[in-house]
Order: sequence, then structure tokens, then C-alpha cells
Amino acid sequence: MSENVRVRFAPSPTGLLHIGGLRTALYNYLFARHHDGEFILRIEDTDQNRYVEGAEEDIIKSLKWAGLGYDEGPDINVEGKYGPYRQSERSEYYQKYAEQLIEEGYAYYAFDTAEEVNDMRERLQKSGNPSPKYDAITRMAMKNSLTLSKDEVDRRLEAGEKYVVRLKVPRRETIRFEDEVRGFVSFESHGLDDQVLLKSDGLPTYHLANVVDDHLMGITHVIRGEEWLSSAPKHILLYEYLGWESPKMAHLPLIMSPEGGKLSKRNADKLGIPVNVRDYIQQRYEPEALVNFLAFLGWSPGDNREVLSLDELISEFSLDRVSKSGAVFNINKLNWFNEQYLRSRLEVDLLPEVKEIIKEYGFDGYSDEFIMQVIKLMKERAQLVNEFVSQGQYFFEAPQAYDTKTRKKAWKDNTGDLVQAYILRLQKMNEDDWEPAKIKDELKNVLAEKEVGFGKLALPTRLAVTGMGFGPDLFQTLELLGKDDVINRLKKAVSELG
RNA sequence: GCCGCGUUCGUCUAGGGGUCCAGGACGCCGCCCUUUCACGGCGGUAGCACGGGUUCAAAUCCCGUACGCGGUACCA
Repeated sequence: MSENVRVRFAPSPTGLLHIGGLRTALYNYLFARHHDGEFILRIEDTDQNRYVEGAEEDIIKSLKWAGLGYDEGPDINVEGKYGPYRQSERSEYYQKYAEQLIEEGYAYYAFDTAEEVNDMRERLQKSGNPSPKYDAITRMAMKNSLTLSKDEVDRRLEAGEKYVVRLKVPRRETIRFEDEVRGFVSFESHGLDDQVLLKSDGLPTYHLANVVDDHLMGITHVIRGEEWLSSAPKHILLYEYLGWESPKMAHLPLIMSPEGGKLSKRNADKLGIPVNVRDYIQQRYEPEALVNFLAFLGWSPGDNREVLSLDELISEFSLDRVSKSGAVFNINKLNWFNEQYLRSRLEVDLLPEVKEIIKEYGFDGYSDEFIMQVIKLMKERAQLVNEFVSQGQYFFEAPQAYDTKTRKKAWKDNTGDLVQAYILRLQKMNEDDWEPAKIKDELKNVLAEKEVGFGKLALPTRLAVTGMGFGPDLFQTLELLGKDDVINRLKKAVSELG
């Protein structure tokens, strides 16, 4: 094990935590735990315009739900050594290092307004430059501390004029670094522009804040999404100019939509894929299942195992087994994982949850014993706990309607008579005899008497009692529902279906 | 457009020169179990993007092409 691993998950609170964000957090977490290192949560709230109230709480709640505990974060400040953990509370650092960069000639003040920069870009575009930049060439025609006299710069600064601090990207330099998942990657500096480091509102951009904080917080490995790969060279440059050793970098493949492209709120909704972790919480996915599924979106242990606990994931995880290409999100597979985890849960442990769901459905007054029976009957057939109630609603109320397909198939002209005969026999049954085998015997008696096959009465009975054409064992279902209820439902069906 | 990254069954992936006429999982199909549906069991379907090299031998190495994705902001 390499010593002293420190990694961080650094989301910006611009909305609910996205499923892709959770995957990034997970990989960081697995890596940290595998190496006995620390996992840190840092909130990157440097864009005041995009800040969303409650987003931080959602991030924290989501991580907790998924079981990804962090060692340091906005709500866990360890000895104040590395904190605070919100970038909005760390302005002094960014200010300080921006100034250091300027003094040492690696950055400069720029006074151009947004419009002026835009004009420059448009002008260049019109004259045939497809990707105009604020760079080594163009900066000499702009208003900045490289072109203005020192007196003029001081005057503007003193007058409180708005400015940004830009990184002075070298004209010709190859920036090469080794990515833990992709190997060596290299960029030419002339393809980069003079990145704004400090915005005119005094807050840093991601690039500066990220580098400063990762260094100050002792981060050893930066594990983040591939969308950051292109800006990595800017970060490498910053580490160099600040005289710091760069942490190791690992850029994770993106999670893709089945329709192509990065999985986004828009294209996912359309396909019925929840994108926010909150949605999975609400739909009562098993957190272990989601985690297991996410772990395998871009990584695998190398053997044929797929259902792995968090502990197993921790001991198996390594960055060199992370794949390089994007992974399409397959909700079907997630549901399969959920099914695996749901089955492995103890029936008693499911009770409180199922009781909650029942309550949400507005049903009331069911004993724990009754609910436990429902759980036993439904457990092997559901993928999601919610289905215990949504697919088994008939345990809690008489069917409101009868499935038309089953009705067409099962309810024939003579069915009413058969059901009527069954009702008569059931009515004569002793309460003490109300058990699956005997209920079934009575049905068989009707069959023998009328000389028809099992399906002729069993399916109509199921339809009458549950409103559906499938479900758990019919006679166990009837037993659980109780004699009175069953007879009432059968009668109702006869009168409604003929 | 430019820059960067990628490409093994429909999807997630194993495999990184011979043991691969490519293995597992999800899905799909069939059979068995079940007088329902599911579960379970068994079997099947389907893939190395393309073209050139290198090599006795290439899914695996190299080059090119195509395609996909990401980036190209005083957003992260």
C-alpha cells in the first residue's frame, strides 16, 4: 500500500447530486479506502451565479445514503488543519497565490471588459482564425499589465477598476503528464488560452481554486471525470509556476446516455433514467446495488464476479483497471443488481420500509404479521421494494379494475357459474380449515363436479381477487386475504363480469 | 474548425502477441420447473470499427481512415 493517500470529491453546489458525480465520489472513496488513505469532501462554490440553495445538503445526504463516508468536509473539520472545506471561505488563499504568480511573472492583470474580449474573438474569427484565443500573441493588443505601463496599471488598480488575473501561458511548450488511467497525454501550450484565474468579482475560477486547494489540502491523487482532461495542462502549468509538486491525475470515463452523449438531465429523463441521486433514494433503490452497479460502470475486478459488497469493492479496486472509454448507463442492469441485493435482505429488515411504503399509499391498519406475509410472498418476485406494494396492491384493497387482457382470456360465458359454485363451497368452509391446501381442494372439487380444467377456474379466481393475471401462489394469496374478503371479491367480480 | 481522448456481443465488460473459430453478466429467444406470472435450472443468439503494416503468429504492437465522446467561458 502506498502511504498517505489523500483524495477528494469536489462537487460544485449547482444542483442536486448527479449520478455521475456519485460515481466519481465512489471511485475516490474506493481508492482512498483501498490505500488506507483519507477521503475528503470539498465544496467548490466559486460561481455565485450558479449557486443553488440546498445543494450542499443534498450532496452530503446522498453520500451518506450511499455509504461513502468522508474523513474531512464542511461538516467534519479536522483540527482546522486543512479547512475550511468550502471554497467561498478560502478567498484569502486564492488572492495570495494569484499575487504570487503575478509577482513572479506567471500571471498578469487584465482590464479588458467582457465585451472587449468578445470583440477581439469575433474580429479574429472574421479574419479567418477559427479558434481565437486570449494568448501569447493577442494579449499584446489588449489592456493588461503586460501592455500598460506600470503607472497606468497602478492607477487603474487604485481607482478600483475591475480586473481579472490571467495565467501567462507560454507561447511554445509541450505539456506532458502521465494520467493514471490513460497513460501519457500531451498538449501544446499554443492550444491553450490565458486562463482567467481570478474573476472580476474577486473569486477564483475552478482552475486556480482547484490547484491551490488540492495542494494545501495535501491531495495526492486527483480522480475526476474526463471532461477535465483538456484543462489538466493548465493545472500542470499552475503547479509548476507555484513551485508545487503536482498530484497524480486520473481522468475517469464518462457515463453515457443510451442515446449517445454524456448522460444529462435532459436525455436521461426522456429514457426514464433517474439522474439525481435523490431520485434513487425516493424510488427506494438499495444503496449497495447502486454503488455496485456504478462501480462496474468503467471498472471491473478482472474476474467473473459482479455482485460485490462495498468492502469487496474496496479491496479489489485499482485505478489501472479503470477503462478508458465511456460507459452507457443501462437501467436494466441496475435493476438486476437491485434485485440481487433485495433478495439477500432479511424479511424482518424489510418490514419498517414496507410499512412506510404502505403508509405512503394511504393504506392503514395492517398488522406486522400480515405485512410480513406479504413480504414473504412478494420478495422473490420484486426488483424494487416499492413493488411489494405497487405490484401487490390487492393485499391492501379490493381491485378497482380487472386487467382487460386477462379478463378476455379467462372470463368466459360459463365462468360466472364456476365461480359461483366455488363461492358456495368456500362459504361452507370452517374458519379453522382456511389454509392453502384446503382452499385448493375445494377448487378441485368444483372442477371435478363441472368437469373442467384447472385454469378455467384458477385464473378467473385470481383475476377476481387481485384484478391481475399473475402473482404469487394463488392459494397462499387467498389464505392471507381471509375468507370474508375473498368471498366478497369473488361475488363482486361475478356481478361485474357476469 | 481546432485540440485531446477513445473504439471487443444491443449494453457493461474479461482478454494486452500463440492457451481466443474470443470468456462472464444484463437483455433477448428456447426448454425444464410451476395447472398463473415471477424465481430457479439448462441451452441458444450475438462482438474484436475499417484499411494498411510489423511478425512464423495480431482482438492484442505501429500507422492511417472512419466513427463516437470531451474540451474550446470572468461554468464547474
